[in-house]
Amino acid sequence: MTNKKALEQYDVKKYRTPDGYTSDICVFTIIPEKMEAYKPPVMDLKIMLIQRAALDSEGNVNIEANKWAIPGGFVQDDETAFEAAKRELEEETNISGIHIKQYGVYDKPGRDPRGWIISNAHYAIVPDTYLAKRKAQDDAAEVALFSINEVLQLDLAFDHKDIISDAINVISTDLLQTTAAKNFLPKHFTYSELQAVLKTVTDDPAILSDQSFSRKIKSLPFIKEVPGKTTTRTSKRATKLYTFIDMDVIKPIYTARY
Amino acid sequence: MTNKKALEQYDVKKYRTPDGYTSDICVFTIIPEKMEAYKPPVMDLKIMLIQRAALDSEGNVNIEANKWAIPGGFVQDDETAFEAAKRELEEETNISGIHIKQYGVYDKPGRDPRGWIISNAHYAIVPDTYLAKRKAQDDAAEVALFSINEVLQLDLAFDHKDIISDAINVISTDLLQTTAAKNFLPKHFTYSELQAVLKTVTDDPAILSDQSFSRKIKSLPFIKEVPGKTTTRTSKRATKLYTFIDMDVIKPIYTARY
DNA sequence: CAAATAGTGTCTTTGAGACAGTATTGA
DNA sequence: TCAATACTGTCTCAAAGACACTATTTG
Repeated sequence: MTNKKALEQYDVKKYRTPDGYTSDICVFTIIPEKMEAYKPPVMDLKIMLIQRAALDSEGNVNIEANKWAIPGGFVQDDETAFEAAKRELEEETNISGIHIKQYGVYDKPGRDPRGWIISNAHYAIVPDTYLAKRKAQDDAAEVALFSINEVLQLDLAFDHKDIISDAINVISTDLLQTTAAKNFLPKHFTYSELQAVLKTVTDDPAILSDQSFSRKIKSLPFIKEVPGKTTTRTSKRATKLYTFIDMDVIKPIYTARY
Repeated sequence: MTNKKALEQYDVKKYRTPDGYTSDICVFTIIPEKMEAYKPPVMDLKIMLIQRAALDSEGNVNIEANKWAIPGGFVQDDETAFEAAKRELEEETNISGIHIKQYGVYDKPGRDPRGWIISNAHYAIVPDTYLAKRKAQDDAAEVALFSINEVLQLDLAFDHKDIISDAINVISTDLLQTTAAKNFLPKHFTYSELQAVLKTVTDDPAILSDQSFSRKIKSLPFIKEVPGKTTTRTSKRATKLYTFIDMDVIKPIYTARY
């Protein structure tokens, strides 16, 4: 194989190389704003941030100390950034099968004062129950949930304002144009639960209207009714349950109604 | 500022760092399959690849020699990967304002035998006229256009098969769910020209049908008629011209008709 | 005038949206 | 019974899709 000879001659230090490669994760959760019995939920889309410590693990003054930041860390040379994100998130939450999506790279020179550090950004969707548990365990000051309306007002570390802003745009589009909403919902859900998730990112009247949406959900090719099963968690009256069918949905803007 | 003290204490070599950071670009163009006078175009979506040289610039045996590859190169430490992609592409084609979009990162350990090299992948949309010019200039063997149906059968360098495969999926979705098609078209275009672009990535009958599509285009909120202007480049009869209105279009899958 | 492209006229069917009404059940 | 949620009935209007037809121009 000719590659062998080429490798012997290749000088890996010919170019300046990055000083680091990190995997950062915008962790989103939807928490019920008011959770009363027999009430449809009112949801709020939240992002989890950590407050950077004043001192690092070796006792030195930490970079960007005390500011709010996206969780993340350096990628090891035996893993991908996606695997790093998954590993970190599963270690922290103790759950597997979390929905994670890579959505951007942040590599502007000077974005990190420590050097040429490239951040590979992901977003994750985590059920609210796990995050509530985590917040209880840790020091409450270190981890917090912020609503997507208020988070950009915070004093954020590095270029995390840009990273979070992009994450909010991407997840908003994904919730409306893909079946990503299923990751915020139990396997079987009512029309009003799905509606509550979508309401966090849209004002579309066809989604806001109860009657329209409860009719529409029956005709969507990627959602089917769960026959015979009902719940009373959102209403005194038993409510039908639905579930997502696993399929790719691409609806061209050129054939949709406006 | 506390960051100053933190920086003095920070050891940039604490982690193993990547051996390189490259910016790669899948260059797409749509060339008319048959271009006759007074005929609506039949388009074909193509990707431009380069054939890696047998020897590198210093006369050494090149890595992955003779295989087909995506154009790209190492990112310098004073630019972003996006800027690197833009710079390279504009240098090669001598045009500015090319549509470029970052869509993925490739960082699997071992993907490049030279070391830990992270590839930041973009796709670009280039008018066919410029690529035809470039192909004429250079040695014809080094640059070639491949249809998206045949390109994955080639012997491709590194993990470029994955990178190209993802690019094709992303551009297909973007053409249908965003107004990206405008980058393949002149500023003023006929309904059949837009239709020909979309036909390269979809079989939707509402787009394939001439009558349906010529009616539909009038009601799309992001396209408007150019009043008074017509062309005869696709037909003997003068044809109306349309243009894209610059706006974001998000059509939820939950409100579209199926 | 024949052929090819670009439309328009009109019909049927479907669905969206609005409004009103019914169903169910715990407090 | 009342209030709240989850629907269903029915009407109107707009649009999708199909089919036939017209319009325009070059060879």
